[in-house]
Amino acid sequence: MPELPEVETIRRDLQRGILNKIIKRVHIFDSRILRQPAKEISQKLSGCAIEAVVRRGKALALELSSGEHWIVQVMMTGQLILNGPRGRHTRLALDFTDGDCLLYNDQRVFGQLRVVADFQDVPYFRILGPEPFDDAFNDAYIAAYLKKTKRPIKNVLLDPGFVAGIGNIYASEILFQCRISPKRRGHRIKLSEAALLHQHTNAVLKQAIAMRGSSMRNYLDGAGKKGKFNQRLKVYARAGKPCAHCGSPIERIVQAGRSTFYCMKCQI
DNA sequence: AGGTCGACCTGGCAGC
DNA sequence: TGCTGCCAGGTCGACC
Repeated sequence: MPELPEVETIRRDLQRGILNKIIKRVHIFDSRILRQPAKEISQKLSGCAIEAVVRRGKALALELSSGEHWIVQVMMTGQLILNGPRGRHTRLALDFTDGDCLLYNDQRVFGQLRVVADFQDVPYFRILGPEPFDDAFNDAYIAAYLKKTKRPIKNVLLDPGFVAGIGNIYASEILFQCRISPKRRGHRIKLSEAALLHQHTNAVLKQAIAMRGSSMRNYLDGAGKKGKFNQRLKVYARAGKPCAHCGSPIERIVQAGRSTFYCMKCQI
């Protein structure tokens, strides 16, 4: 999916674009993305106004005037686009009373949509760790968490229970900025390095949000446009290309079934 | 109990 | 051209 910076960009676009609009009609083209019966979702959305758009980790919650939350997890290939052209990957569309239309597109159909009264009804929220920009995500928390695990640090960064919102792209980028090898085990991370992880997690994510995210293949923002942070990526998807720091080739390895990119010389 | 591995899907691309 | 295999930003349940 889009990771935190991409989802945050979509959130900001929607917050500007659909606030206070009233849902007139719901069109469901593919119910595989729904975690509730189509009829129930339609009924719960129809007639509601969108009162706020909030983000938690990589999930969006659209606050409805009924008091319920429309939870959208876009996963790898989901897109929420206002007034875009309908395509063969459009799985759902909302007509607003003012004539605007919100599309949910999803090539791989991994996305999950549901309307809930309580955030705890969403499995993802039940296990979710602190937001990277929250006070709860601090040097002491990071150090204490890492101390009790032997998993490679890359896998820990990807774990939503440790911190919300970091995915495969930013995990590699953050570790490069910290000069820490993705293979280093959690309990081998020093206190000073926990502080570095904290600092660079915030810095990398903030910069990516400022550039409206990274578009590798499928990600588009709420207006259907690509993000610009790809140009700033130092290691992700750069196997064989020179390290920006020392010039030696960037390596690609596989950890927990996912690609990791890093510089063997700079990251120890 | 901590940690890893498929499954869930579609489509683009490289190689033959 | 057309086939095969690999790869892709996430999450979750099954299994070791």
